[in-house]
Amino acid sequence: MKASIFDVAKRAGLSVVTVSRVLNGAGTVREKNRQKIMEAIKELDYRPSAAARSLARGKTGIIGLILTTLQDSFFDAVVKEINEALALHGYYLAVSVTREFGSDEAHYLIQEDRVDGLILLSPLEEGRLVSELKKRNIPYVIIDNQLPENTASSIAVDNYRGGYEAASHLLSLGHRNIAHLCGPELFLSTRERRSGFLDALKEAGMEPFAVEQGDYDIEFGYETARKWLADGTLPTAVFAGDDYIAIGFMNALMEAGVRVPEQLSVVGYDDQDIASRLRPFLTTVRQPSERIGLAAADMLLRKIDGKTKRSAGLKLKPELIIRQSTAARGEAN
Amino acid sequence: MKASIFDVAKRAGLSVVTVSRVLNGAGTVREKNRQKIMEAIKELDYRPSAAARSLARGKTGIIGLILTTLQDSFFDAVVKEINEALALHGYYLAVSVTREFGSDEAHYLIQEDRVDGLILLSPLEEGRLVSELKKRNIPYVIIDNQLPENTASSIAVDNYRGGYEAASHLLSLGHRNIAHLCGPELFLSTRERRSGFLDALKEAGMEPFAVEQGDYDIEFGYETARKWLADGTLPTAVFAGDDYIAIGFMNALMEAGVRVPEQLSVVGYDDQDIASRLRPFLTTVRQPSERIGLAAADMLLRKIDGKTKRSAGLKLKPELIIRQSTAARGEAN
DNA sequence: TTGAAAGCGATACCAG
DNA sequence: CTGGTATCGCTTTCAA
Repeated sequence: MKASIFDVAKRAGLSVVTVSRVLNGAGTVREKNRQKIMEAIKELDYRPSAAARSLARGKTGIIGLILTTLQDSFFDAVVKEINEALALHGYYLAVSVTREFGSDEAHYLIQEDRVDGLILLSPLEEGRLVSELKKRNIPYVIIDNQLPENTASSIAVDNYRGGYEAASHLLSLGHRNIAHLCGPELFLSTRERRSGFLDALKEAGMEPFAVEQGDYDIEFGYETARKWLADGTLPTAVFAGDDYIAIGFMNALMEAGVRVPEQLSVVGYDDQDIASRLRPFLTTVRQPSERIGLAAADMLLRKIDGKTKRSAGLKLKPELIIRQSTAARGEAN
Repeated sequence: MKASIFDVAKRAGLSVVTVSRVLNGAGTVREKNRQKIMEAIKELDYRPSAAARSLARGKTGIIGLILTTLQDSFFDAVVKEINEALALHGYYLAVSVTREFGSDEAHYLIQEDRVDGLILLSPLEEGRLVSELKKRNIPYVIIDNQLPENTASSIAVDNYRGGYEAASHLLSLGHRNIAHLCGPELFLSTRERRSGFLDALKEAGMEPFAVEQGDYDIEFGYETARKWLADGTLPTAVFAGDDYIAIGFMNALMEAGVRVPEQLSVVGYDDQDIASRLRPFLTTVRQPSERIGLAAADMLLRKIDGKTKRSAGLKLKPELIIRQSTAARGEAN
């Protein structure tokens, strides 16, 4: 039988109340008694029951985090950051991998009040879940919201700016034939990055070489490159909607013997781990995972404490990381 | 104020006991009353409290899963499989990302009985955690155990066989100068894969071209290739300890203009997502993620139900996936 | 079939 | 500083 707080109290010759006080670090306990209780706890190998505590306190000490995939280095970094930030405040993180949020069934984390708050990490379709959370009055924060109306409780990265900077970088290197490979229209990030890109070109009085649309994956980049290669007409620079598209694009070029960045410059987006490990190391736009994680944890904690008046969403600046895949336009092209 | 079971009972004009019965699907409730209660539940938007339930029942309905990184497509597949398998039995999965298991502090999931069971996915150092689990009598299953003594409650893939098959494949293609790039000695998988590789060669009466050791990453593969390239002496085939090493190796070859598989064949291990997306598509050894996930869930559930006599560990067969990176030894080499 | 009452293991308020 | 007691919300006997 597992030891309960009563066993500890009995063994220490004190009341459960006092034991509870020690457990919760209340200062109002005579040191001598504290010692006795600590000893009893150790001897019985006692651990308080999370369920009982939650019931009595009305909170669980757990923050839920919902994400859609476990193969993303950006997620990895953000989650680790959040983990630490929350631990500092006595909260633990429970991650749940879910792609779809079933018809009218809510997610189990919110279903039965298993968490004190929720973080949605780049949700695919946040609409239903968010309305459920609002209805149940569960504090939440969205990282990278897709719906504009959810900006108020979200941490986002300025995708417009990211696209703008990527283009500016290429422009400043002297490129005049720049293409953009964007992701699915469905994503807010796709549209914003593209706008930024296009605006930068427009300001420079330039038309894009092309703007192609496809999935955020290697295949799209690869196929597009193959197509252009077959046509025999390449841009001198490409801004890919994300690193995978960029990698696929470069993969095709390498295969065909076209050299990056000598003959063609490539910029990616996200700074996935692999982007800085595969040659040529990719120039890319990084989302500040540390700051995002920290901000998300902070914002959520504030919401939980109810200290927030009208919380405003946060928009962070991305950072252009210049590596090997971009270079000044050569005379050749 | 949130509705409790009492509110539902009152509203339905029945007792909490009956409500509880309906909640738990007991058949012994008059259909008419069932209806009434269901209605009351809907009207009040009532949800049972997980904490209260856990406390009363003595179990949480949650299975914990501990892993070390969120950037691994194999983990992703396994976790999704486990998720589904557990859901079928009414359990939910709470994932925790943890690299180290603090000194004498146990992990929060087991600390306060927050879970009914635990799955350790490719733990880095399982020793301390396992002894803690045993002591607390918490059912657990390890996927890919590192310590031989933990095999009894683990699901593992036959790494020896994987190494053996990779080598056999290369051998059957006529290669005679085969190298192996293995991971850190620390990992059981490293040692097993290498043994399998070496045994296959020995049986064929052959010596390896070389056996190099490094980290499981792109850099190691890349650097090794560069070294050999500089020396001007390459094997005709390479068996890499994992896909990243393979990718790094091929990356260097591509850069140097050495063609895979025409001039050199490469076999990876794990079948990471990217292995089948980057050209040339990698021949690799796949771990059966579906079967692993299913088996892990099954084994754990059995342990929880206490139906297990002396559970024996499970060892699954890996599968060689032949793609584009391997080909018969050309006359040239 | 149904319900009254006794836990489950903590916390919180109020006395002393 | 310490402890009695009610309470959190649900499940589980045990009678009726």
